[in-house]
Amino acid sequence: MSAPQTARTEAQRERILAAAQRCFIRHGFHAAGMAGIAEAAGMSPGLIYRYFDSKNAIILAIIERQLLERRAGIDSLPAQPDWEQRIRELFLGWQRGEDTWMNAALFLETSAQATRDPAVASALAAADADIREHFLAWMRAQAQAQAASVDEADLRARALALQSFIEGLAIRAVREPLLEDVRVAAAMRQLLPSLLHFPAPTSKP
Amino acid sequence: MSAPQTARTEAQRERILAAAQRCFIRHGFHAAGMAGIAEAAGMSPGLIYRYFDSKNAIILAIIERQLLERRAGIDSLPAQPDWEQRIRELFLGWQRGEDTWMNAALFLETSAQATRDPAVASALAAADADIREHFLAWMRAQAQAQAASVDEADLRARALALQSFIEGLAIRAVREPLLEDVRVAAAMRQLLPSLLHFPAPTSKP
Amino acid sequence: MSAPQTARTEAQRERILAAAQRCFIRHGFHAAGMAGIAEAAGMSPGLIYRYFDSKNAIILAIIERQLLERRAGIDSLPAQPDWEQRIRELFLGWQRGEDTWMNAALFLETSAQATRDPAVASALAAADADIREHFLAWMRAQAQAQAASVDEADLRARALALQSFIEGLAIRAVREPLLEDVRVAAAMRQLLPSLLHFPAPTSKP
Amino acid sequence: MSAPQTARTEAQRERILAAAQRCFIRHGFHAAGMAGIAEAAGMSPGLIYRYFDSKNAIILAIIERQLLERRAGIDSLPAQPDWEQRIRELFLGWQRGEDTWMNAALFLETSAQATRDPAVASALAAADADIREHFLAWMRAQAQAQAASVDEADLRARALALQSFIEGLAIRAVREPLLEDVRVAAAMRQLLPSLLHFPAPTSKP
DNA sequence: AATGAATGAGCCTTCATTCAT
DNA sequence: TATGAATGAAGGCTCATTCAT
Repeated sequence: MSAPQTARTEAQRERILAAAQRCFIRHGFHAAGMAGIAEAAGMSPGLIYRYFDSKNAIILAIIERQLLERRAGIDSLPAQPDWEQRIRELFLGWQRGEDTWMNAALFLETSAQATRDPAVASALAAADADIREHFLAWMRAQAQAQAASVDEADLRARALALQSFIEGLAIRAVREPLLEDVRVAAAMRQLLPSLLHFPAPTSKP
Repeated sequence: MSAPQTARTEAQRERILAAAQRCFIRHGFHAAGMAGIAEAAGMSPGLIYRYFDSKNAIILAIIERQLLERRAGIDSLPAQPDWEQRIRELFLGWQRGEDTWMNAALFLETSAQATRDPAVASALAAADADIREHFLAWMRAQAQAQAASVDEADLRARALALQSFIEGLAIRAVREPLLEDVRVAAAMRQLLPSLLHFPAPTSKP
Repeated sequence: MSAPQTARTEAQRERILAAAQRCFIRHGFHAAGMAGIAEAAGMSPGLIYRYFDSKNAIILAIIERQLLERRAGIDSLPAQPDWEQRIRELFLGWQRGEDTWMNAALFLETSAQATRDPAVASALAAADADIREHFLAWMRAQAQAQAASVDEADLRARALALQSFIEGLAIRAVREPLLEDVRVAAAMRQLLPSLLHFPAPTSKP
Repeated sequence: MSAPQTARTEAQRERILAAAQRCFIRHGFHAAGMAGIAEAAGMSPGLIYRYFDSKNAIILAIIERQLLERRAGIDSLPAQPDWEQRIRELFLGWQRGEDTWMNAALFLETSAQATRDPAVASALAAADADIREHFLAWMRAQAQAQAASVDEADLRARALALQSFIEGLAIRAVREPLLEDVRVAAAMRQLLPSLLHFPAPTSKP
């Protein structure tokens, strides 16, 4: 980065990131050009380079940004939501390309990018580890709400399973835009009970 | 396609597809150049165009190829495999970038491409629908092996859930190359029992 | 066109067109490469595309440009020129490849291009129709200067005949670079009198 | 040339030239590819190179071929044709792209090529000189048929004038495909009388 | 004599990045 | 700080020509 950290600077960076994210979602990393991003951000292409070293740096920054949003999204999860309804809405948003706390296309785009760019790879690994910790905290709260015994290893397994399932749905949303959400709901009903219900504390000595 | 369907022609196409697949996995669709693919295939760039109309046509062909491989992979699933071991190996292969019946990077790459190229999108949608039918057939066989009642809607829900979970693992493999497979195994143990165990036929008249 | 219509923009376009015209005359549309044109214009290849959408667009623009020049050339024809001398000079200019209001090589190049590119074809048809109107106006003035009766159909026939003859000379200039201009002059003396002399108004009632 | 001059050889060359001419007329020198020519000739691309050294050599050969055809066309001119009708038909044929003794598009194409390729240029110059001699002979016959005095210089001037006019019409045919032939006829009536009518021998002492 | 697969140089065009203003 | 004109290195693709069979 080449600009001092004034408030103005931060606002400009934010403008660029928001514009870039929109462009990346619509066209993908490669097809989105700096010119288009600049226009979407309402500034000149040259100016972007005052706030970011390269197009790649923007991608990295967006990944970080996504991390914050996802973390906030998880932290705001209520204790006992109507899970089925919630995930259905999320899935529908993905299919429509909406920019919720996790945009499906952007998620795949960044994931694919990780296989090539080591910087992206490590950024993603760090972000995902962070996310899972927050997710874990939420699950722990769930377990405690059920007055269940909290086995850390068990919690982690459930968290990973649930995360994989939801991310798998992101792929489905992209690859099968016509998949009906009732079928997703049916699939969830197969999985969620066993993942979100914790056994009562046994009287194991 | 512009060449007659001789055996030679088919061999050349295959050589090109294999080379392209390697390049796409390593660098992604965009970053992989025709020159690189040609070199990897041991031929000149111009020759490729005798067998494929464009770089894009190669991508489409690879998607079809993947479909066949995935279908074969599913059809060859044994009736009662050691599921835990099987998925662990699959996951490890993905992390290593191995080219099993589904390469994780290529899977993400094609998925991401679908958000931009309508031709890719419809090819993927068709392929995935096809795959799920085969997957469904396998699950039906599982249920029958357990002498369970076979409710089609229930089967479809289980199939979609299992597919989403496994594809979610593909993302994990790419984004967390250091994720230990024992944790994946633990996650599976949370899910598989409820997905692969079918209730005994109730004595409903 | 992709750039605003500032004076600078227009100057750049002009620079490109002039360079392209030189290259096209020397090498033909196909053999003239964008790299050569860029070099001749003193700029980088990429910059040309800020001012023209494609190589083809440059050709179209040159045709329009030629139209303006030809029109100006005709409009500036004096009422009673020394025709013989004038056409001799024109012909000599063509043989030398000079860029008068009509360069012979470019004229043939554009004409040949019309047989392939429909856009060029219609541009040329429109330009030629426009040109003939101006030419016609000039002939009408000639007739009136001779106090002759003005029959429109007759005027048009003379204009077409004269135009064909002159354009035929352009071909001769290209195909017979050693043809002596005195022979051209002799040929003209066979034609011009009957074309440029209008009969006195008959006392037809 | 690389093949012995057997009858077979000559037949093959002719097949190639005929095919090439058709392709060149339809697409122009550049756009017509060797593959297309080979297909039109019913042979493989490689075989063409047994009979011609290069694509350029084919162009040269076609020019020579055209020379022969044009010469034959002129030599077969009847002594007192219905000139108006004859040229109208010629013009219509050009507009339709028909391959008479002079195809308009091919004529322009070769002419344009002459400005770049010296070999083409000299071939054309030689051909045109040859043609004019034949044309001259025909005019001389015309004059004698009218029992007119035959002034060589005068004949040459008339021949050049007529040639330029007709070739100018070839350009018109290409550039104005919608030009009505009645207007061409009217233009001819302005020119031909003065060119084809020879004064009776004056009793110059 | 004949094939058509193979070559590879070169073309038009794009776009991340720089720089004069 | 901001502009947007300018750069130049690739990239996908074509096609005349060659060569093994």
